[in-house]
Amino acid sequence: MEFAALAERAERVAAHDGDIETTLAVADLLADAGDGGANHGSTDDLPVVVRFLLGRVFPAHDTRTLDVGPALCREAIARAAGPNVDAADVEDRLAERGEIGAVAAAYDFGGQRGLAAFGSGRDALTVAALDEELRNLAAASGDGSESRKRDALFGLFTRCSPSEAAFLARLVLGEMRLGVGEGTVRDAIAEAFLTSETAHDGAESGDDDDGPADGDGPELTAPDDAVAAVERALQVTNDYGRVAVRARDEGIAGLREESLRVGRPVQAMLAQAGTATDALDAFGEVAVETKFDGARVQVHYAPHGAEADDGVPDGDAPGGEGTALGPRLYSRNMDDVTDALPEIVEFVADRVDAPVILDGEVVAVDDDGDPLPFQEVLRRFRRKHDIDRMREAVSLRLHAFDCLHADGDDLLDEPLTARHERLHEFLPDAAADLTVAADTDSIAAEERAALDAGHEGVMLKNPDAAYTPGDRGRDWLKRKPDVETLDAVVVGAEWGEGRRAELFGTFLLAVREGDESAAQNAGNDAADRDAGGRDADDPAPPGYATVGKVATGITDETLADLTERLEPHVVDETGTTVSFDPELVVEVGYEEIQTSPTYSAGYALRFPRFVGVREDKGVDDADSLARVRRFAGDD
DNA sequence: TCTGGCTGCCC
DNA sequence: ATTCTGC
DNA sequence: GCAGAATGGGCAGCCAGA
Repeated sequence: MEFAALAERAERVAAHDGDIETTLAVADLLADAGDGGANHGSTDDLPVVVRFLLGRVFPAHDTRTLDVGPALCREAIARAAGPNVDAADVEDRLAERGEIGAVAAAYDFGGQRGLAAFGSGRDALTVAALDEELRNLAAASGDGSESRKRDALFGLFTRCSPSEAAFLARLVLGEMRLGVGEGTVRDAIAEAFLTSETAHDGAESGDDDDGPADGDGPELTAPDDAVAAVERALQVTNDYGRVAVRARDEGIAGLREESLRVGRPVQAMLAQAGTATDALDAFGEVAVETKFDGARVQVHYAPHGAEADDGVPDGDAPGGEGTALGPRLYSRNMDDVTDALPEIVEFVADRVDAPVILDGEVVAVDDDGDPLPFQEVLRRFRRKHDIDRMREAVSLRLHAFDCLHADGDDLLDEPLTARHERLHEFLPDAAADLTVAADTDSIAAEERAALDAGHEGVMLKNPDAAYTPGDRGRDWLKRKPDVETLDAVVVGAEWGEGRRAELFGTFLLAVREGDESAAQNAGNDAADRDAGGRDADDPAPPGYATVGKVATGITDETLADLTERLEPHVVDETGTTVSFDPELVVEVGYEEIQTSPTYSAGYALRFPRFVGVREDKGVDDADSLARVRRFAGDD
């Protein structure tokens, strides 16, 4: 498949509104991409197209990364755009247009305009060639690798038509902005390959109660069990490309051969926010657990070799007897984090004596076993160097709360209470307490106990619910204390992207500093010597200390209003960043105040969200650094 | 050899 | 992570 | 209610350049 064709079809997909139309357009595209390989006898483009649509070059479980971010991308675009363009020009345009793809498309790269779009350009890119180039790029490391990446990306942009350039820029940054996410692709795979017309396996249970056909619009025709088969295969493989191919080539039956395997991480089950009342109303009885402030881990362990997956033939393993596998630990996004957490590995290996897949949370604890701030976990979690030294400095502990596989039994479809019993059977030392409660008072008591012990809150789970990987459903609710609030002064902003292209997307916040103590902010030659008038190190005006930014919690309407109100107060503008004279006070909600190496206050808000403008407050009434310090518990 | 910028990935 | 928005 | 988009702070790893 020509890359130009993919880029143009993607544009058309993005133009659709309506889930069904979008899904159908994606399904068409997948069907065509799947054809290409057969017809042209070339490589199979389907898995690549699927991943590209989701803004990925590698599947989620793959450890490889491009290591190309906005900065490198801007430089490559600037070089491809010619000698008169530099990265700063690109950034200025980004501030205007608000989206890197549009910026890339607006430049004229090497006079390829139009040619490649019709596939007649001599060195027109194919999807397969682009994929390979990007894989090569990802493999670069060591001295000079950064400039080799820049060169490679520059070369690619040089060969791009406008729509290709837009696609490429978004792809390397992983932000396709097509309105196509995992759910859409899942439905589209079923629609493309598993409808009654397209399905390969005739043995399909024909539930065609699906076609009422009373609407006048287009409809999806894939049967529910086809969508379910795609979904389950995705949950256990985490590879959209592989699942698409399997759906096309082997149909529903092929998808159903994909199942749990010890050593292959599963998507984590996620939770929504909710209250005790929500939980009681929905579940009747509620399973209450502590919500730990740590990092999610999935433990895979096959001490003597895993059993063959129950009855399902494993295509590529001959004997059925799996090989032994030492404990492996995976993060929520299925990164392998085993090496960073040796004490967890030892802990599991010492106690478990059967193949298992466990779900849990790793937390940092002090000498008394009390929980430490999340930042301490971060110092350990993905570390590669000085692991032994840091092991001395920060102790980690595993709290396991679920069991997906135990000694040959897949437990995904078992109720939570049954899974928890198996968990307890295999790892009693680390199994998190699970209390069943039937009224708000006992839930409140659990919550108080968890908070008093220094934890984040409680999880409220449906005791009868299955484990649904990747699902952020209503069977697991998380309950945290109500947000605290700070009245901060807006001292800066950044122009937004995408749908916020014309608006400020982020606001820089500060508190009053001075009077009491100005230990932090020493001399700062306001003028510095930079003719451009840039701020020096600290973007806060005299008398203020920055404490973070807010960007969420703002409706589009309020955002437009804020932009209008603040724009006249801009005193400095650099790229996408502006600063203001202190003028406006906003109320900002947050979860916690944490120490910060980034902001001049020395503190920052965790999970900041906009609550409202304090019309009643002038800047002199805004909260002070002393108050922040008090709230942080650092008196 | 140190530091700063960038990137990816935890929440 | 949180939040808003369109379907 | 869901999926998608647009955004937050902080840490380690890695590379480039002083």
